[in-house]
Amino acid sequence: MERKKKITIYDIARLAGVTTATVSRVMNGKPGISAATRDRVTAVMREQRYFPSAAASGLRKKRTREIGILSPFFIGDFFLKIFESLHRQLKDFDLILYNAQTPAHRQEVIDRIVAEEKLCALIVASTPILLQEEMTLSGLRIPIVMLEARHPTYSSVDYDHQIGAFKAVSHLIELGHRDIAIVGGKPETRLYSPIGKERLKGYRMALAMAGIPAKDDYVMSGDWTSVDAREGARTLLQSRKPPTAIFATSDVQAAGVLMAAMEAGMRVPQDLSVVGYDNIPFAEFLSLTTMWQHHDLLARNATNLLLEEMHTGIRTGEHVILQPELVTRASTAAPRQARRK
Amino acid sequence: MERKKKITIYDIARLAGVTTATVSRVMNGKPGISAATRDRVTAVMREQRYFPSAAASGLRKKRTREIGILSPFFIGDFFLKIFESLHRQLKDFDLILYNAQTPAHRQEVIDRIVAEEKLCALIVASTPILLQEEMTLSGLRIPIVMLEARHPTYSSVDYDHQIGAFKAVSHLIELGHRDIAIVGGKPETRLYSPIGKERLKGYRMALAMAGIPAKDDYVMSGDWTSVDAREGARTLLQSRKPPTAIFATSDVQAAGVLMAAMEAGMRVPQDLSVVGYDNIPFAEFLSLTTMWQHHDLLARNATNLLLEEMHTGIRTGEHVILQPELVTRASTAAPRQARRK
DNA sequence: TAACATTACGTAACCGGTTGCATAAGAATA
DNA sequence: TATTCTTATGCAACCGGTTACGTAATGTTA
Repeated sequence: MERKKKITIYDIARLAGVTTATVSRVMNGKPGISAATRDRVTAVMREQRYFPSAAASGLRKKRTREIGILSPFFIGDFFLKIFESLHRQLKDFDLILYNAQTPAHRQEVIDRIVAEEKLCALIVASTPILLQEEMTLSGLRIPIVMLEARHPTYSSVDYDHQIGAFKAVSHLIELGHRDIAIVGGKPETRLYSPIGKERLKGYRMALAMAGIPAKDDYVMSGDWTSVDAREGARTLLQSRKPPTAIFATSDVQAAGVLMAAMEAGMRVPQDLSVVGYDNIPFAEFLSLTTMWQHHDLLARNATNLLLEEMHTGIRTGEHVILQPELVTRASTAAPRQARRK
Repeated sequence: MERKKKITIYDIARLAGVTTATVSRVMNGKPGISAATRDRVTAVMREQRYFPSAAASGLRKKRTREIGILSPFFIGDFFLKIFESLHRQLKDFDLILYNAQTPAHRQEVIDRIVAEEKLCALIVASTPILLQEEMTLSGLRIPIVMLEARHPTYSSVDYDHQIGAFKAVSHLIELGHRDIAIVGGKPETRLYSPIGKERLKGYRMALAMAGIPAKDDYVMSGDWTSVDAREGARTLLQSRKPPTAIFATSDVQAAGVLMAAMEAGMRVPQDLSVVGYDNIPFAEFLSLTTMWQHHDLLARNATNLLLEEMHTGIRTGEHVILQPELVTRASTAAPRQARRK
């Protein structure tokens, strides 16, 4: 199995009857090249299956074609969509993953990213950037876009969790529910993100706008797990005045609520309406009404912001807030008493 | 905010009173350097916070510190575990993602990987390598490890799906079931992998070993979705002689089976036992007995194989086959007639 | 002590593109 | 037709490490 010799720009130049300078200009779309030469060179490149050495061009241009993605996790639909979208729109770039689950680890990773100077752009997903880290990053003059997070100076794309929760709870109110509880999550158990707080705010806002007095007994808070949610829902359903509807701040928690309802012999949606959040694949299986966050849209927005900043070289600091949409399934219906009227 | 000028090997050499050759030797741990010089150089490097240019050294050495991961998807527990493990054990390397969902796309990506010569190792996950692609890859002299797939010449780590299915079905047989059906998946709908076929083999093997005649009516096959599985299970449960237990070739399908059981008014596990496969997070929620594949172990094995090949430079072609384990939950029990005895 | 081996480090070519400057050919203008 | 301006391309230095080869200094052996 013979080893093919690496094809270099010299080979292309020779075969096309030009110098390497011309080949380079063709590759980089520089002006001052005749159409004939351009075609000839591109033909030879394609024919020889030539790919320029990233190391060589990076060395000279002091600019690579690698985009970093810093995130505390790489899992689930969110990441997949982001990755696919980036991949589709940034075909010429390689994506390097940086993982940091703790703040200390994050600082370390950022230090390294800055020192190596190998990235031409950075995407920070689902994690905040602290002032200290911003100072470090400012040494690097590359575009930075944040996903599922916000930052005063960097561009970002995020969801509106408050409005999302507002929509979810308003849906229940429109169906006629007035005794609506929330099974929420403590921020500590979801990477210290403000998501839980925002969704709780949306819940309160919806009640307030409908003139429904908030009841503290109706606010449960635990881990973002189905086990904790089940526990919370059990407490709610066994109370003296059980709610007719429960808003869970995630589908995983909603699953726990459904379990608790089953346990308590309550049918969904006849005896209890349940709304989730996230629209995970299993939500469809559970026939769960839930909030859908358009990850594709987020990814597209993010890549657009990134491309723009990479082109212009100017940090726009633009913030895009996306609105979640309600997906109505069979877990919500009008409450008994409303139907009786 | 002033931009610090990039510190190069020349600066370090000057400050340490040596030439760049010596600095380079120190960095690469080459022999023939006195302890005094070595200490002086390392001190200067640390003091100046010097990080060598990856582009320059990569260009000269034709060898980078980047490991590629080629996979048709980046989602779920499997990928997360792989990534975490790699990240932990290969701290000095950057991980670059390559995505290829179709064979044509895969060929294109491989072409590029080979031509760019930027990787020092490649991990191929959940997708086969065809002969044509192997030819291309052979131009690249780097370690290659396959995950969730097998290959004659490259090292690999894979699960034993046949034994896994065998264990799952044997569990049902041990409980006393004899009328055991399978809700399987067509290979076309799971990236053409042989997983479905292997699991079906394991099902047949378990029946054969127990002396239970196989019934064609008990073999359902559809997409790897809960919708199709539900359809299949419905057919099984409405048949003249419905099974007392169903083995689903994935947890997603098992969820569909559970739905069908609920629909048919059958209780699980009293009227029907169900076993899944994969142990996805929702399996616990569903109290589903299922097969657990130890992704952590797979990841550790893979990184070890990779590190070994990177150290020795020899392609070992070692194949590690991991055995799935049964996780017993509340979806399986002895059948009615067996309990009556 | 001369001859040879070893150690420690310098010299300079090299990796493969990129780009400022030079230049030749053709077009436009005088 | 002579001169100036474009346009298309060549020339060669350069990016920042790496390494084969050369050499001076020191150690070893006959």
